[in-house]
Amino acid sequence: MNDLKKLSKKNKYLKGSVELHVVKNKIQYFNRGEDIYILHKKSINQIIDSLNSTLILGINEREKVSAPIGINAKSLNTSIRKSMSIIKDINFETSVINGSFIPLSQKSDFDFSIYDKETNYYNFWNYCYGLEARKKGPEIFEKYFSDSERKKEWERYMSKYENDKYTKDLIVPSTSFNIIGEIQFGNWAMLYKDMFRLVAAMNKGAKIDLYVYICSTGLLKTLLSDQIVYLDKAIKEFKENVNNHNITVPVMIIPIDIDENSFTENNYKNAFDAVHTMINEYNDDFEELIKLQEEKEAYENSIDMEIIKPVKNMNDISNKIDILKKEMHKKITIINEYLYNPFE
DNA sequence: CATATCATCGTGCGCGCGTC
DNA sequence: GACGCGCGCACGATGATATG
Repeated sequence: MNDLKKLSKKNKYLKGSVELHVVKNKIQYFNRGEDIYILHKKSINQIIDSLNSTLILGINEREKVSAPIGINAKSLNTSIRKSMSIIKDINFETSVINGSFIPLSQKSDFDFSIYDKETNYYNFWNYCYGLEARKKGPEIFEKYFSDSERKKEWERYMSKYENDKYTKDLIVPSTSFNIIGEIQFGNWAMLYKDMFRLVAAMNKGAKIDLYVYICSTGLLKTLLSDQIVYLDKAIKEFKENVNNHNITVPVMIIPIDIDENSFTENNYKNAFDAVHTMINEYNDDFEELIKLQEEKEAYENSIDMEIIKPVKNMNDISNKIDILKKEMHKKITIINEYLYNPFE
């Protein structure tokens, strides 16, 4: 009967705007990563440029006295993906299937990828239809190309070749340049998972020219929850796995931080106080509303005349309820303006 | 005592299953 | 076939413990 509910003070994030930037002098390379960067500056700078942006994030309250205000990792993740989506030809959620990159809508091997479609499809074609094609090649093809958009794209690249008639392997040009990457603001154990996936992709024969790993440093690191992957930790773990030759592809770790001036802890503290006060007031209203509705009901049913004594008549109660509801809707609107909404 | 790491808890999301 | 319910998993968040 009520569209209005009591509000919880838990799990509320303030809407916060922060300036994000890549900390260029802390970028870390492994396995000739720097050479790759110099060779493909234009392509890789697209990533860096997209990360230098203004983000709307969820700001949360922490129990920690030393750091009472923090940034919600999930909001950072979502927001960064949004920023990066302006990159030409970027794909999110990409899996490695038989050595080719296939973006899938569900959770997959890598957060994002920028790869050469033609050579990628040549590889896949060879796998399914080429000289040493798998017996079930056509089936495998159907499995991953049921998506009509991707099928159309495939046909565009493959129109020169007919599966049934062309019996050679397609020569895959070696000039292609493929990047796969991870945006990591998860628990540090995710770092191992990421490296494991990378090794798996290497073993599956994926052509990975650069692996880009995006994580936090500086102020951003301290504002995120304690166990979240950060630059120094990522360097340490990658170093170990590069030195022992587990990881042999070029790696570039891109650290990001936020501009100190765009983050004022006290402003958020005050905003939280304000929101809490408003939520309290709203919840008081809610109690009041319940009481009035009970009175109204009692009046309607005329069960207990004692309860309705202080109220003159039915109209009085109804009016009070209407006014209160309007007030409550107003308060909710104001509260929502302060709060972070992940669906916006 | 400050910082790093460990252990554990809490939450939201996707998925399967059943019901209407 | 839309919905809702429960379950398990992955992801964060945080207090506890180790380290130096």
